[in-house]
Amino acid sequence: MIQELKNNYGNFFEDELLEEINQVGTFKEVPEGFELIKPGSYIKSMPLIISGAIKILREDLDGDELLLYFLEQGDTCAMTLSCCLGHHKSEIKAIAETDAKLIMVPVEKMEVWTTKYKSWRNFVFESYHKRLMETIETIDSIAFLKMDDRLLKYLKDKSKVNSDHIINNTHQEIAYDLHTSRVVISRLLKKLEKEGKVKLNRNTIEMINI
Amino acid sequence: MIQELKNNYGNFFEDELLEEINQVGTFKEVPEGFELIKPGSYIKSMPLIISGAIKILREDLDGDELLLYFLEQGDTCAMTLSCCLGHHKSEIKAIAETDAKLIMVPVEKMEVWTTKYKSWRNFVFESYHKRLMETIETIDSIAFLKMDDRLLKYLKDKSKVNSDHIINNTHQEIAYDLHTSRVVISRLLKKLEKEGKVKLNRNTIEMINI
DNA sequence: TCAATGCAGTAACTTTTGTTACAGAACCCT
DNA sequence: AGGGTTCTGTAACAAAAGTTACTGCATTGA
Repeated sequence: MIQELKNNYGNFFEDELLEEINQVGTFKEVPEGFELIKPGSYIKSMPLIISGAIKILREDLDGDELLLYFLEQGDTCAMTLSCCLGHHKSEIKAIAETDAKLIMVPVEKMEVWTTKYKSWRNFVFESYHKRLMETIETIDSIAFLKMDDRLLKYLKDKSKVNSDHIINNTHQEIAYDLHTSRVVISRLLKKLEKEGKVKLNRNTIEMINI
Repeated sequence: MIQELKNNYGNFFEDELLEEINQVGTFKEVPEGFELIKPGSYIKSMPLIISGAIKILREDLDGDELLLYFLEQGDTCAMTLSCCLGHHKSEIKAIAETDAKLIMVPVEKMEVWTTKYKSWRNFVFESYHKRLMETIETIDSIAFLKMDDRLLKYLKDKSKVNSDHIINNTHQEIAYDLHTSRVVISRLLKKLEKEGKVKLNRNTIEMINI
């Protein structure tokens, strides 16, 4: 594990901290679709992402969902930080977008490291900042964009985190993430296809010269 | 100033830290409507709110606005934290919602205190958490509520931060905060009035048994 | 006092988004 | 191969939100 740690977090954390993470952290490999965090649950460990991508969703009382953002290599979940440090319940849902490798760090260590390591503090602050920015970017999309542009942005983001210009999803799955209906997505995708921006096939959407 | 500090932050910060804040901080009193932060500007000090309320807005490229949340006594601006610690530009706009009293703390101290005082670290983490939660609550409103419920929620929040069941705003001003048009707000307010939830007059909206 | 301005009410219309319903194509399984 | 299932396309309609245009009332200030 130490090698993967060094590769991904080596120029961020001191050797001593890397060593500590190696001691107390547990390596975890999850398949695409794995539910890492359920809303309402308490969280006892914090994930450092080594590879793959995690999608973070908000869920309302009726079970309606909305994608907040994706986490990638080098990221951690700010919500987990909040929850751990503040001992709150999770307010979000986390699903592996792709197969992913993580290192799970137990809660207790986090506060100790915050005191002990400057690099850890900076990492935590930087994470908060990034997540706050992404959340605000999500607000921008919902508030200022129409559904067609939101969809296009979604497809681009998705294509990026998967490093693949072909997106393997049904229209229904996309509709869930954007909190709209399948018919709306089909309609808008068809429009994008007519504009030459995507090519549609069953279960796949091919991005053209994005 | 030390007295106001103790009253508002006394059971949060140690005496030593309160003393330091007293040394380096500057007291600031601003009138309603005062623009504290412009989007795109660099920020050199961080506000601790003593009294009054501040509204935090997102502004897009076309100058369209959207209210993110209100800050009150005991709060600080997470965006400022981010900006100061990460040396980024401001991504938001801050306007005094009411007359307000603040203590401005210079950026340089923040990082030092983060190392030196546990209570400061906790304050900063707690602020991030609260702001992230409020931002997500805003997403809930925009994504899951229709405009009539968003409006009602807005009026309730506004009534709360102003400690007044009478809201002194024009329909146009409300429309800006919710990023919609004046006509839409007038229409929905009229509906709320017919439902007996508000009473309308020129420049004022009276909340009824909220 | 009266003209100018700002604010609110409302009608008529458009656009966008959401809903319901159904049909045909692709896929899966035995 | 054939029956069931899932996915997509599309039409027709409904609801929500945005736009334009005009009205009259309140307030301001010359």
